[in-house]
This record gives sequence, C-alpha cells and structure tokens, in this order.
Amino acid sequence: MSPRRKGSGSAPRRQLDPARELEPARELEDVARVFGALSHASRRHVLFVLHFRGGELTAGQIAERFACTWPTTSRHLRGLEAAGLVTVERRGRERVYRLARGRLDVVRRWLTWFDAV
Amino acid sequence: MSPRRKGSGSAPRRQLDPARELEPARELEDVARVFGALSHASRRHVLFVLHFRGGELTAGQIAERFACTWPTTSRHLRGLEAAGLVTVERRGRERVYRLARGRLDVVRRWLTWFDAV
DNA sequence: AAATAGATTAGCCTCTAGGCTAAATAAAGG
DNA sequence: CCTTTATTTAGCCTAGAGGCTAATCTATTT
Repeated sequence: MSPRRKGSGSAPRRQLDPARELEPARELEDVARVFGALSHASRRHVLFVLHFRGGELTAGQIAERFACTWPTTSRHLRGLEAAGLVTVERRGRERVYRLARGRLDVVRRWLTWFDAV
Repeated sequence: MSPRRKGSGSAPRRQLDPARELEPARELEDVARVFGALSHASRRHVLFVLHFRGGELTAGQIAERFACTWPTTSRHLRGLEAAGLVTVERRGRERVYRLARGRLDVVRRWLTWFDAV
C-alpha cells in the first residue's frame, strides 16, 4: 500500500511521511506558512537557539538572546507557532516553547519535488 | 582535486558540499537570500514551472503561465536570479531562464543543522 | 491583598514587497 | 528605418511586516 517502499533501498537518513501529502491543498498551505515563517532571519534564529538548547526554552530565555524587544520576539514566536514550527505550553507564569522538528519535513518534502526528473 | 568525491560511500541521493559552508558569513547571506526568494508563492511556483518544463523557459513562457502581469513576473524572476535560484541567458530578443537546481542545496544544508543532535 | 515577574496584546509608525500601468530598450523583420 | 515582438525599467500605490512603547493579563511571592 505504501507508495514509497521503506527499507528497500539505501537511504539511512530520515523518512518523509508521504501521507502528509495526500491533501494537496493542505500541503500547499503548509508550505506557504512554513516558508513564510522561515523568511525572517530572527525566526530562523529562534529555531536554531531552540535546537541547540535542547529544543525547549521559555519565552524569556529566548527573548533575552535577541536584540529586539520582548514584544517583537513574542510576535515572531507567534509566527513560528502559526506555522507549526514550535509549540507552546504554559507552565506557571512562564511559557515553554518547544521546537517541532518534524514540521521541517514540509520543507524537505517540498525539496523532493526537485530531486527526480 | 574535485571537492565533491563521487563514488566513495553509500548515499546514492545527492551530496551536499560542505565546502560551501567554509565561509559562514557568506553562507548566512545565501540562506537569507534564498529563503527570502522562496517566501513568495509565485516565486516558488516559477521554480516548479521551470523544473517540470525541463528546467529552461523564456521569460514570456513563464509569464504567460501566471495571472499577474509581465512586469510583476519579471520582478519575481529578478528576485530568483538575485538569490541564485535561476540564471538568465539572453538569446536574441528573448531571455532564457534556467533553473539552478544546485542552489537549493542552501536550503538542504540549512536543514541539516536540525538533523543530528 | 498588594507587589513583582513573565509574557502577551494594543496601538502606532515606518519601510518595503508586490501589484499595476505606462514608458523604455533591444533585437528581428519588413 | 520604421514596426513589431520580447522583455525590462520607471513610477506609483497599497497592504502588511516588523519594530517600538505602553498597557494588560496571569501567576507567584510577600
């Protein structure tokens, strides 16, 4: 059933879930949102910071690493959240942002269009 | 001398050239430019059209596939060119745009930051 | 309960991206 | 050489992105 056989060939890297692509309209929206979010250096940087700090930081810990003001960073975080690239969890009066690594598959899948002829 | 060893290991897919990353400042700029260019649906679409038409089309052939006016498309093409995602060649009074597939490696390399821990 | 700390929302301001029309440039053709 | 064809440049206009400050909201702490 699987359109992309799994352990057949080589590819030891990662698996892109082809099921995510079953709804083309949805996927198109996702691509737009994700690429939109990734278009700003600060937002890309937030993902880096999250990644290299274990994938989890509070809003404050993120904000203090940036030159711009908290509200501005906060807005970027909302952008990333809207794109599904991070998730938030309220913990007491803090908000913990977590990197949603899997969401980068949207970009990976998009790239695969250009792989084969 | 070739910086990209060819048949050495396994990976039958593609090789990302790590040498491109030796100049971090340059790479950072490239990332900014490329992600900037990819942030607009029309520009992403141009890359698709080029890809599925064999990687080479004239400005006119591209423009006629889009709803927006020629000047607008023309501007998008300049954006893609500035990002290095396409190249142009003047041929008579036409301009042939060619997809620079390899340039997408900028995105691929960026993604690899999030691969390993 | 008041004060403090963590973070977002509201509201404003500016600059640029991206759309359009009209004008200009460049090569081909008559 | 004047016209047509292919495409870009110039110039304008608008909406939205992204920055800031001030105000608000929600927990904690005292």
